[in-house]
Amino acid sequence: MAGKYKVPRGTYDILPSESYKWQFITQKFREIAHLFNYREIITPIFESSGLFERSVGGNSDIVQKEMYKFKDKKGRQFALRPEGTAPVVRSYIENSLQMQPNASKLYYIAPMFRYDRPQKGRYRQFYQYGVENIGSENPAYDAEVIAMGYIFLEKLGLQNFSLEINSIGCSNCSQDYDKALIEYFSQYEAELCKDCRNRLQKNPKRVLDCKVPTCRKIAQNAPSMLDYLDEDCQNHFEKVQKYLQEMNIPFTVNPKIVRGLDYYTQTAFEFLNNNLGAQNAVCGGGRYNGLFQQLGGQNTPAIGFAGGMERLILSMENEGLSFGEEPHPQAFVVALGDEAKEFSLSLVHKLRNEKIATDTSYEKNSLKAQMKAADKSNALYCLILGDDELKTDTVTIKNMKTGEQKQIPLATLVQAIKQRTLV
RNA sequence: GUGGAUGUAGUUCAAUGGUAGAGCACUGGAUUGUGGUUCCAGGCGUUGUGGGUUCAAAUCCCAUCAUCCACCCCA
Repeated sequence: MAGKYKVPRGTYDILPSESYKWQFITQKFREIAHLFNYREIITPIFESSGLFERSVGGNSDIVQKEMYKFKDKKGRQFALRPEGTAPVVRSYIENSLQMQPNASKLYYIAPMFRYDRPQKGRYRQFYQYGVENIGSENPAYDAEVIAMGYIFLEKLGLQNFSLEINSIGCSNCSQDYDKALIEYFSQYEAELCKDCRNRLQKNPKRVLDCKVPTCRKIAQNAPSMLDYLDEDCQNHFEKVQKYLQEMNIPFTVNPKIVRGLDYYTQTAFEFLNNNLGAQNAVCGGGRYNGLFQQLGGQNTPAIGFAGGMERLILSMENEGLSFGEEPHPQAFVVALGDEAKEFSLSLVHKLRNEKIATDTSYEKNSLKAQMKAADKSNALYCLILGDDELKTDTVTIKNMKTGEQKQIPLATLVQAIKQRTLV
């Protein structure tokens, strides 16, 4: 039965058969976040467009082509948030969180919106989990944030992922480096692809990760960012690496990592999974020391990361990992005859009050149909109520896995289920 | 935004211009109170949508929408 309406392009429904996976992952993420003493922040789904134009960067693809913008009835210009960091920073500044205790470590799990062409692992509404560590430029926090991402993926059981890190320097080193890149690539301008010739002036670092073979070849001998770091940035980057080594977190330095959002400085990193096709970044982040000032706040260094739920789930499915058990009732009540049916209503209610997850079918009458329903519900126990049981104030309890069953006094039912469930 | 592939039942797929079908799933049943196995029965699907060609279109053509893949971008 095809209905009249369909989900908007690039969006999708998370159906009951999938939603428990979401719950499993978000619960794990919260656990890890709390383990590191991060606390949740929840910001609105839309913000003033200017927030993103100023933070993500007016020239970035995200702002230029991918933002869902709209005006409200008073003509105010808003955008559905395309990413999570800028809103957190906005909120931090607006609420003077630097004055509040325990507000420097924040996490979120929230939908983001980008008007991209949909593809595997790429959607127009997608979910990100992320953290922000605000207020310090100590490289220990860089290492801590990276460690958090690493432990999260590891705890989920992922095997096939790698960590790549880089330092893109502060604005000083970055300018020098851009100059050097332009100088280098200009020699080969004629051989570069059309896109890269364009990138060369606007954002020369982008040429480094072009996939066209000839550009790739030229990029191989391009000057490395690492040679252009000033002393501070170099020290910082070395410490990050040292701390990661001390925590036994494996990584490779990839000087070609470029971040698409303008606000990044110094440390940049990505967790990659090779089974995802073109959309292989499971999680990415970096330091953004300049962002607070750009948004009108005090000079406040910070570092964070964000990861995509959809890609994480794809990776886990690829590796055949468990998402925990699907929720199911503990007990399913089967009632035979009108009298028992009526009685089952209060029995079910009583069990639920006792925190025993219980279901029944008021619709089905035959024992067989009800047993089938009990089976499908994946309930641990089936509770059978018939004439015999009603007469003697008992109930037959059946273990659906082993097939064992026993007739017990109604008065002892709750206790019996609780004891058995614990085993 | 660019290029390519694909759209048939809930789902996976058949049907190459001549009556739309199968496996799985789903629902019911196989005499007196027992599920998972087995057997039987149950589908009026605008063949994504809209046009066109033809005596005749799921099938050929055009458009449109959607999905997938790649570019791009990034989570």
